[in-house]
Amino acid sequence: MTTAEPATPDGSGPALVQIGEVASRTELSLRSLRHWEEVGLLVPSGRSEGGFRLYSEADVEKILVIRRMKPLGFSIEEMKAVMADLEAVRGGSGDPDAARAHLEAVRDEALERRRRIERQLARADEFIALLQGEVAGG
Amino acid sequence: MTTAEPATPDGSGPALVQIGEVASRTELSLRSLRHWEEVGLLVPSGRSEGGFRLYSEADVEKILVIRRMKPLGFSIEEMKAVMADLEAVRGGSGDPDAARAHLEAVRDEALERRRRIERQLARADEFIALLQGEVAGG
DNA sequence: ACCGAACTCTACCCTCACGTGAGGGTAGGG
DNA sequence: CCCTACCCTCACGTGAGGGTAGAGTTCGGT
Repeated sequence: MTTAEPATPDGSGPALVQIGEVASRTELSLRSLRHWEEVGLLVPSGRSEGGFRLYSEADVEKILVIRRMKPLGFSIEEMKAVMADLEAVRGGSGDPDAARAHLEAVRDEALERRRRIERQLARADEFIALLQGEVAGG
Repeated sequence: MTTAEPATPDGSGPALVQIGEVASRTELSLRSLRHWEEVGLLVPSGRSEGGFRLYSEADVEKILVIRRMKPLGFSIEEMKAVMADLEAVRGGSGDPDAARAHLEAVRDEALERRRRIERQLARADEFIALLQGEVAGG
């Protein structure tokens, strides 16, 4: 009902990793991951006895979703909303229809931002070409 | 010796525009242009009697160069250095050879950053696809 | 010459997403 | 126990502007 995965074949519980491994696997900084917890964007699903953050594989999956969203320049608050909507649509809590509607708006906004990035890339290319000309002996 | 352009055919001096027009022509904010002056990235070539910033066409050209450089994420300090190097290479002051060498390094860095942006675009596309799937009824 | 609208000025504090450093605790192998 | 590699929580700093207040400037129109 809750998950399709084989819940811990052995008795060891779900695999949990600490922040350093998450950081290196996702190429994000420790600071970012801690910050995301601070602001409630992604709270690791556990802590060790001594207080170490422990991330589940599902946490890491969410982190990767966030990492995909980031380059589009959404604020952390917006990303929080999106993560909540995804949760709702996938049958979690909240109103799935409202969530779906919001996600459509986000998709449109994302497409818009994507276009902006492409325009910037085009400008960057102009800059590189300019430099190349200058360096070659313009 | 200083300029190849016909220096002010009439007696009106070079065309100077104030900040608002520059902002709308370049799609930059007033705040950015003022900030760039504050930090010495682009100081308008004049002021009116009453203290209004007056930009020459050459200023506007430089602004457009900066605007091309911006999406690559260079810091203002780096951009200042680049503008100075361009000036030097184009026969202004400073050491043109050192400038040329530095510009080559900047070009390489720019290409690197360009690649990074493309990777981010690819991730953004993954995100958009994910949203699309979710919204369509995943 | 004077007015009013539109524009601009400085000065100041605010924001966001972390970076950075200090000082100290934890995990676990030898 | 000790060492090393990780990890923790503050607390402040940073970059590149955004926003606002309050005052001054320009300039077309009358």
